[in-house]
Amino acid sequence: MFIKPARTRIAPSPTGHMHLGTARVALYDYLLAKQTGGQFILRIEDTDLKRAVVGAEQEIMDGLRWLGLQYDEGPDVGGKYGPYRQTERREIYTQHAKILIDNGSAYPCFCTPEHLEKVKQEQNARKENPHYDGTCRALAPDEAAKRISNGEKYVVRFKMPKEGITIAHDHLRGDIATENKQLNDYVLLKSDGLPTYHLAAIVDDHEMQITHVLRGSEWLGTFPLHVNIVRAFGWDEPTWIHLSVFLKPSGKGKMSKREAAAAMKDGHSIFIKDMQELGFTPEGVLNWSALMGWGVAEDDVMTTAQMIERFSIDSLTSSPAAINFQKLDHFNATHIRLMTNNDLAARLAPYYVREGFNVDDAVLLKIIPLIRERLVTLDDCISFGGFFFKENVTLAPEDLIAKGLDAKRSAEIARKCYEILSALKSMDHATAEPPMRAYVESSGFTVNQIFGILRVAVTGQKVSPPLFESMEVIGKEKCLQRIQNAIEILEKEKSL
RNA sequence: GCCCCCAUCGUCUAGUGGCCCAGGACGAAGCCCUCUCAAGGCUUAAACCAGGAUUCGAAUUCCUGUGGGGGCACCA
Repeated sequence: MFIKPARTRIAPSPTGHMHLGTARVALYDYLLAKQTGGQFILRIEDTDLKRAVVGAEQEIMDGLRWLGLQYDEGPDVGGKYGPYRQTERREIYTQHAKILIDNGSAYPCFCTPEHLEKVKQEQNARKENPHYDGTCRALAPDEAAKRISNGEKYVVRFKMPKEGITIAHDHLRGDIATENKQLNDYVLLKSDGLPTYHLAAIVDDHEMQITHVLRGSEWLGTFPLHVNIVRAFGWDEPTWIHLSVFLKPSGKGKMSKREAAAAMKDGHSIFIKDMQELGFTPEGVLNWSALMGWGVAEDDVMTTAQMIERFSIDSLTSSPAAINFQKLDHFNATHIRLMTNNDLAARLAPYYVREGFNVDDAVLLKIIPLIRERLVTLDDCISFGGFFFKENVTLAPEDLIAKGLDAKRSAEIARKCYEILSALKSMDHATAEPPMRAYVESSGFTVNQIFGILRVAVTGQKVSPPLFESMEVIGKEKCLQRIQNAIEILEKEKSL
């Protein structure tokens, strides 16, 4: 069966941090393009000069690359439909605005912001729906042309039909009928000469031959407008797909600054850059976000390749989805367990470096099997395996005293451990574990008591990877040194 | 206020008139394994918003209500 290659686009505006919503639309765009042998495009919608944030564009490109969603065309990679930054496409929009004016679908408007504000307040006072009052809609073309040549400032507005209904077709929701009188004469071209989203996105999607427009459902309100603009140009419509929005974890409303801060405190975030720093993997983030809005019956752990294979715009869902960070943890941990040792090692190393550890590659490779199934995020490698790279560990006396025992008895146990281990030829777990087990048997103490003291002495923590495997990596000399240190601490504690 | 969208376990979802006393996943609970913590295995609890209509038969179709979400800018 021949499938027409899809051309899809992610069109973010560089006004802040790249967030989950953008990543998820980009993912679906990417999957659809790859699956059909088409292209995935990045277009920067930077027409709002006032809200522009320095560095935001770079963050988007970095985020997309980090996720592995490499675009085929974009500002920094080029492409034959460029430029891919809307501020560099001014003339295109001016020309298209003119086309609409000439064919009677749009008109210049000279109303001042003050006039507009006044109209709005009057309408509010009368409990009317706010809408443009149409002052300039009736202006004669030559009159308008004169005022323009006089240098008067103006915008271009779309001449929305006052009667009838517009039927817009969304791939997920079917036909959506809206009475035209509900719509406004929206501004297409601003007085600074730059287009609004309504003009820019429609023109670009056509010029760039986009076949499927995937965007957030916040665009549903102006969807009929967009359809009218496309028709005013006489163009074919792309397949429109309005994705559901994300709700905050409680399911009540959108994610706010407050919730974002709360999530961050909990080690989560809706910002891609944060996720990277918090130790989440692209695989985990992608798999997780893919499933919020895409109904997969079973076997929902997927790599990007598997997603490309299984993706279908028909199985996208249209209801809002509450963000569930616990599920992110799950997918992240699952994908960590799926990685090869070498891959995981390469990803963990930066986190150790960030903490100031000297990373010995041989040691790192050895500890991977010990810690991998304990990692939820990559940076958990610090808490689970930081001690492997330390010269000395700092011990809390209270941690060294085993449950049900006092400092004196604990010190005795530590001394006995030292005695047994120092007599061994190596610290291989196969060598060290049997004599220690034998000691436990004969001592009358429990496994937890004895191994617990040893664990804290050697690793400095109450929770660690398997004891003897860990000791093997640390080595005999360092282990004994640390146990000696523990004995001294317990002796001191005893005398208090 | 007006317009639009949505409605299955706590959450993400499967389900397109009989395969459904509703399946999977996260989370929760219990058991097993166990040197801590995990991982793993097994098990349990947990849902079709309400009311009408169509039909031999409805989670699935249609109305109404209710609830939730989104939008009403020279922002995207």
